[in-house]
Amino acid sequence: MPELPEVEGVVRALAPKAIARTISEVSISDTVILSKQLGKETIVKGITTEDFIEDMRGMTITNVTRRSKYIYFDLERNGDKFLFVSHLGMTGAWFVVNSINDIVENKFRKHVHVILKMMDGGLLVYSDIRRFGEMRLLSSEAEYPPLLRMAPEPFNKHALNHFLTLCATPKYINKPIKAIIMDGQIISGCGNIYATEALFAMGIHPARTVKRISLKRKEELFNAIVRILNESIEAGGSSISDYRNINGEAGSMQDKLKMYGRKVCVECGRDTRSLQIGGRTSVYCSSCQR
DNA sequence: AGCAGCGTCCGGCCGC
DNA sequence: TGCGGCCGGACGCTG
Repeated sequence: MPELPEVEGVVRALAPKAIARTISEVSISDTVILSKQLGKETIVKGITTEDFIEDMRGMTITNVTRRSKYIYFDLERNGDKFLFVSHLGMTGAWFVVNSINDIVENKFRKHVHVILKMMDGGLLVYSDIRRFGEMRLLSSEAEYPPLLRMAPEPFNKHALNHFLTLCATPKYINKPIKAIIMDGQIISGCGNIYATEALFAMGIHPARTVKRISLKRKEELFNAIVRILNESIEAGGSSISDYRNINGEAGSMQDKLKMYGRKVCVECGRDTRSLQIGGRTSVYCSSCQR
């Protein structure tokens, strides 16, 4: 389940291996081609598979960066600039290999959906077990407005103020804090794992509404989120479910998680509880979090 | 107009 | 062991 730290790990590993290489051919799995023929928007969004294959050909990757949970590939061809955006969904993964057989794990090798063949013969391979990921070839961010609506990066100096300002608006003031943290327009890149951890670290119940948290506590909560995201980046992310970085490696943050996925509270030993907030399962300790 | 709730993309896994 | 139901990022649509 890649969130900001996991995507950061992918980008750091992918960038040096992808920058300055040029795409010669693109291939798409029969599964995706069939789904697209049935009118579905499977992985390759907003474009036909034929156009995608044609339009990606000859593109040189000039940069690879992260924005929220999206990977941004800056592309250039004949002096024209494009933006290729990849979101890993639940189970997406990129591999830099010379052959599909170099992908060691069966489940990833079995679900390869997009192959970018480079001029030098190497491959950038996108695999996605559950096909919840998405990729878009754009002329710029503005071509896909949701990208413009994303909150600032949590590490940006404006991010705290953005969070506090939106928390005070009528639209959000009565919402549960966990739904707020996981809303990408309020805080970027924080999904269920890190929202759960930050709330546990702060002793805040996930269903507590924003208006019942003081300004000081909200600021402390934001700082806790940033601290936990940074801690996870340093640990190489959490390898829960099917996350792997570009080298097929797992991170170690999952060993440091104190609440997510736990049946018993590490602080007080009581059984953890869970409830649905914004349609997502939220685990918490009813004694340590109020 | 604005928003809550649901549908869409799916395979894996759980429990019966 | 077979199989129905649940899970989940994030957008778009509906009522």
